[in-house]
Amino acid sequence: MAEAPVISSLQDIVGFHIRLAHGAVNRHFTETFCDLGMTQKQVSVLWLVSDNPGLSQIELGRELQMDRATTMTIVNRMQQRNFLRRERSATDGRKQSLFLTDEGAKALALSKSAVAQHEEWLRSRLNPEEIKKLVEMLAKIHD
Amino acid sequence: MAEAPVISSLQDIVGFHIRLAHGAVNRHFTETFCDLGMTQKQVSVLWLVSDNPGLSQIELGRELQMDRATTMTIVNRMQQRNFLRRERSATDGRKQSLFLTDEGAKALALSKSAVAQHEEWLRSRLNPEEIKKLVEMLAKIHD
DNA sequence: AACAATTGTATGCTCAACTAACCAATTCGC
DNA sequence: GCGAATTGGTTAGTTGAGCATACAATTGTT
Repeated sequence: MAEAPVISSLQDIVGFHIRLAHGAVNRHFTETFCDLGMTQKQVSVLWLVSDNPGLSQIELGRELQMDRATTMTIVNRMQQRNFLRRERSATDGRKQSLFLTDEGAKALALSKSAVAQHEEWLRSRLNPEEIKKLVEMLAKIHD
Repeated sequence: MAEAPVISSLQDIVGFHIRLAHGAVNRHFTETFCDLGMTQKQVSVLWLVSDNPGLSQIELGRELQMDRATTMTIVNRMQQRNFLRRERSATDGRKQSLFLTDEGAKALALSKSAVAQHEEWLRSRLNPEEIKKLVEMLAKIHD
């Protein structure tokens, strides 16, 4: 027996589609790269610290839109796995300066190639102009 | 002293922007409508059941892209709060048929006006054509 | 009738996000 | 310069969501 198609005005809600897309992206990432043992968020943290050595936790959190407590738990985990190193900032004694360890740099390199594959999957669903436009619109939403 | 701007090639990753946008939308939703005591996901469940009375959990999960276990926990919560009612399906004894209670219908009505306000905030950041295009692209990603 | 697949359920784990409270270092206002 | 306010980091506890696994009941297949 054919299923009755599920129809709902929920389809008109933009936020609904953002949530579904986020879920799909997350799922694809973890399914395909579960052996890495890294979440997208964790990769983002390493990535950002790599591009900005000495970054403080508060700046990291601002960039990734996490509060201090959330930032702590993620940085803690990355430190426990010996991917990140904390140092007291020389210029502001309240801040921590974050740096990648050698091991962290290796993990990031692996992660980046995983992300590249993942991005390819995502981008294959759209054409280049669409991608440009999509990023532009998403930026308007999260800025 | 001016902060060094945080620059990173992470900005070129589409998935990164999707995650940030999702976070922003989530944050705005919960900030503005915390008194409702409902998450977006929970609203989606009530909404979908309202538009499709007798929906089974598996169908609900498929539509919202959740597995059975996740669907369970959310339906359980909605049942505990007396928003949803479970019935054994007449046509298939394995399935549950889900229905809104009167209280659930009221909660949904309130939630819908909250979502409307939330959507207005989201949509105000884009123009109508952009919104159409955005939804179209997000659908390509999550389908 | 025997077997496989589907649906719901229960349990336990992980991750991420948030709050609240607290402390130390810094900056502000006077 | 000094006390007060702010900022950054830390800790602890709570919540929501997602996943894996195992199991029971029902249905479908052969």
